[in-house]
Amino acid sequence: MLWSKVFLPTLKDTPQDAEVISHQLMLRAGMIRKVTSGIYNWLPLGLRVLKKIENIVREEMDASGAQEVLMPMVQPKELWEETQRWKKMGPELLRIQDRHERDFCLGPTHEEVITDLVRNNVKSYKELPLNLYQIQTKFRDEVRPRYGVMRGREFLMKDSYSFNINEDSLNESYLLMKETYKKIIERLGLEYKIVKADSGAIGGDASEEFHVLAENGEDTIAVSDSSEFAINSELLLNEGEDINSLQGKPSPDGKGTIEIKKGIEVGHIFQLGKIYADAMKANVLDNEGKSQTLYMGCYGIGISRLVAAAIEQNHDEKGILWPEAIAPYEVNIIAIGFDKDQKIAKAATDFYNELSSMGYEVMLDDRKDGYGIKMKDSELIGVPINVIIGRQYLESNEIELKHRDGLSSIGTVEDITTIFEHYKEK
RNA sequence: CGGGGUAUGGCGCAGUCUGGUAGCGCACUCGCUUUGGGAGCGAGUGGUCGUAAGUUCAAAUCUUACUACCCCGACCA
Repeated sequence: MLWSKVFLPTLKDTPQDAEVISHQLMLRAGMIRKVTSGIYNWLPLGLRVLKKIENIVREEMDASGAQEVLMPMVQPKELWEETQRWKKMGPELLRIQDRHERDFCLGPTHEEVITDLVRNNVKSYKELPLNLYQIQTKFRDEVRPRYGVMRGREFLMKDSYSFNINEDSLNESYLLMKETYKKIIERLGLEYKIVKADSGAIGGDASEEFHVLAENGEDTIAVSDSSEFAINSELLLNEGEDINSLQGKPSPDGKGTIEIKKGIEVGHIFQLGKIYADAMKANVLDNEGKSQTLYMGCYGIGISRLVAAAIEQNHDEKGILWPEAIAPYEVNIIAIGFDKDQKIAKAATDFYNELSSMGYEVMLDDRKDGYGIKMKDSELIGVPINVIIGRQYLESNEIELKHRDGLSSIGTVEDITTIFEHYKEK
């Protein structure tokens, strides 16, 4: 992609209404623009990252045996009355009417719709377990949207729902999702903790949250420095303890000591049990021909929130430091004097074509600006590897390979090409 | 919904107290010179000063109402 052709409006100044670093950087890097409070446009650069995360989630969900569906955003009031949630939900449920004055809502979650789908189409235990997921825009009319896409009103989420014949099967589905979520966040390249959580308003039994660790996280969690143990402060506070008093104490699981960390909740898995299936009469026949209420689990990952969380965890004073798996581009070629020197332009274009044919996602900065602007922009948007082609190429045929984290090396085009070949082999 | 704050060109801001008809930096357009860390000179484009009403000879500025947005809190993936 040529930089001069991409719709990539970067900003030198930090917009005044952005408080947290991920929001500031997403605006400055031209990833998003606000439409209204808590609702954003995704620009090409931001969308690339969003899609990369979405695809990793999709691949791992598919690998787990879950199947993708797509449910409607607009949902009829009748379904929500079956579970009493039309009343319970309050103003966070955005309600609308059609031309016939029938009531609908914009889906903040999809338990009702999916349970309706399954009760109408699944009749036997032989069709279970079943795990259906979708990647879709949700709408929750938050009391106070904030921090950009971290807590938007409209956001992209992967939600899935498992249907099981009994508790053991539900537990298996739950554990499979837990493993799947670990794989997903590890592939994204993010540091995280799994936290025992209050199952809250959705109700049900077991529930765990996946937190990406970041200084600006909204949640305070107590984690062990040498095991998986982690717990949300909300749970401790219920028991009358102050979370900060735990710092440095031995972990309850006997491994290591407790550290207090800030986390961003990016995933949440629940064992719902029978509550929704009971309310909506979702039954199947078991192997004795008796009608059984379904057990359900639900599993959410905030895709758009992950974009912000990744930035909160990976940035420096210059801009974003994308983990390789979700960087919008892998390589940026900075051609100094592209418009004035044909040798530079040719070398840069040839190199661009070479890397592209090797399978790299590459950007070529062909703008008329100087090194400073190009480098600052590249560092801002966080491309992991830069290749600089400039005066040095004219003088000694050498170009520079510069990593976003600072390491750099200089060599001929052939040398650098070889390095890229090695990267691809890994 | 309680508390606090902001609203002037795409972004960042000054001007408001003390009313006189809008300005600075960056960005953008054109020309020339530049090009290894956000270049220089020259010439330009762009704003009903959030909205409405009021006071006044005159309102970005004073008054009133409203709206939007941001932050803290309660709530939540």
